[in-house]
Amino acid sequence: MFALIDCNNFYCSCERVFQPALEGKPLIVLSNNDGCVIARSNEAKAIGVLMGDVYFKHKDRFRQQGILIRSSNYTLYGDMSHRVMSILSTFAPQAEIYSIDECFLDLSGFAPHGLVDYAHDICRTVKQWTGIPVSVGIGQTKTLAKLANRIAKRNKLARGVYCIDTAAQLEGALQNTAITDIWGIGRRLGKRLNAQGIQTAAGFARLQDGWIRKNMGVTGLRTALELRGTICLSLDTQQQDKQSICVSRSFGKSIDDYDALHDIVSTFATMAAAKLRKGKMVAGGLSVFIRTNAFQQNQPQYSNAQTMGMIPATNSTQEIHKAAQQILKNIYRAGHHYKKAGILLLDLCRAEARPDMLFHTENPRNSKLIESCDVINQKFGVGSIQYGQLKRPRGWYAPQKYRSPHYTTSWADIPLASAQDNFFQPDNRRQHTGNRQDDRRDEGDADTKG
DNA sequence: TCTGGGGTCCTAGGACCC
DNA sequence: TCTGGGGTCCTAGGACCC
Repeated sequence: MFALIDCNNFYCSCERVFQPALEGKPLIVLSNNDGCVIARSNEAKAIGVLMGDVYFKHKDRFRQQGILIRSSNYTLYGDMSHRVMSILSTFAPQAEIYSIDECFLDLSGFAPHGLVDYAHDICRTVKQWTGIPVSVGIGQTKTLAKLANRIAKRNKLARGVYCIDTAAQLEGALQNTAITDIWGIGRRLGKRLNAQGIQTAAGFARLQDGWIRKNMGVTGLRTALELRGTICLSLDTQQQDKQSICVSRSFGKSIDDYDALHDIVSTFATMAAAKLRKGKMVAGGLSVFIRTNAFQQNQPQYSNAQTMGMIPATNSTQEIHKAAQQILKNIYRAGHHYKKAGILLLDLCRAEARPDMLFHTENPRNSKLIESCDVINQKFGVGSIQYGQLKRPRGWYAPQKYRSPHYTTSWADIPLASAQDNFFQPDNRRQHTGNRQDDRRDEGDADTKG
């Protein structure tokens, strides 16, 4: 059996841990630039806030409905995720961290009749030790565990835990799950299946293998088999090395001139290179893209990208920076209002596995220099030391107006507890300072894949 | 005025190899 | 005159996930 543990409304729950006053109230968390809704508390879901709702369009309604707002604080969420995952991994010999808020456990070998109690124990422990509420779904395959987790969340009687155990439970679960609520079947395939008259997971699981293979590929067939109880997806316990690294942002306002874009792409290159070195990797290629605002259809649209190989593979900020600027020069066209840019590092491999070059010797002073910069930035904050040619771009990044403090990762933000308090009080000495150094820390970590 | 960011896997088709 | 079989690599696009 597999268990899937999923943190309930994770980003909202992280905010609530340190501000208990948010408990029981409708709360939403917004994406970068305070653009869209990316997390909702149950109360917010109940009054009709949808995932992806555009904030500026619904602002007034949200205010009227008394919905509380937070900007996303990935530094906090990443750290809380780490805490939750390390607790979960003590509950089974094998665990797979699937995303920032989800974890699969391998429960094979556990006594079947004790699984539900065990799952309740998991919920209690995580809640007590971190403050984060979680739900547990249990099934014979990962896909069924996912499905069980949905039931655990929705069904009040389940109290956060559901185990698909008997044939009758399986049939019931499949009957009551809409086709697009199956893990691995998205909007497109769902629509196509609906057109075939298939509405539920039960209907999908009964389809002929040949038809599924032909119309949905091997991934579709795997999903069907998993729903029938055949394991096709095993637990992925090793964190796989990344294949690519991406840093991209939409701008708070559009940008026309080359110099501003130059500085932004430089910043992205620096951030991407730092991520690369953090993972002890090198990149064999990189790609830069720029695009105008696709929502402004009355404006001329332009979008372009270009890829460049890097030989030998590198993780040097200088070299990545230089290549990125070359590409930007190639793809930039004057006269457009740019709204988004990004850099992708490709063909990654572990630094120690980098192929040697016959006619290339690394200058050891370079790597020492980069290493020293990384140490300084780690100690004093990102951007404390940087290349002289790298101007800090200003004004392109819309402020996150409602961001909570970095409660768990910044000394200045650690909550104070006093004898009079019943619970943690957030330290209000430093809310949003507008301090560039502090704000900057946020720009680095937008990883949602943990 | 304002509309997120970061990933993975699979497939088909072209180009090429022996 | 006609003409086999087996393979790799690359890329773009589509689909999915959180």
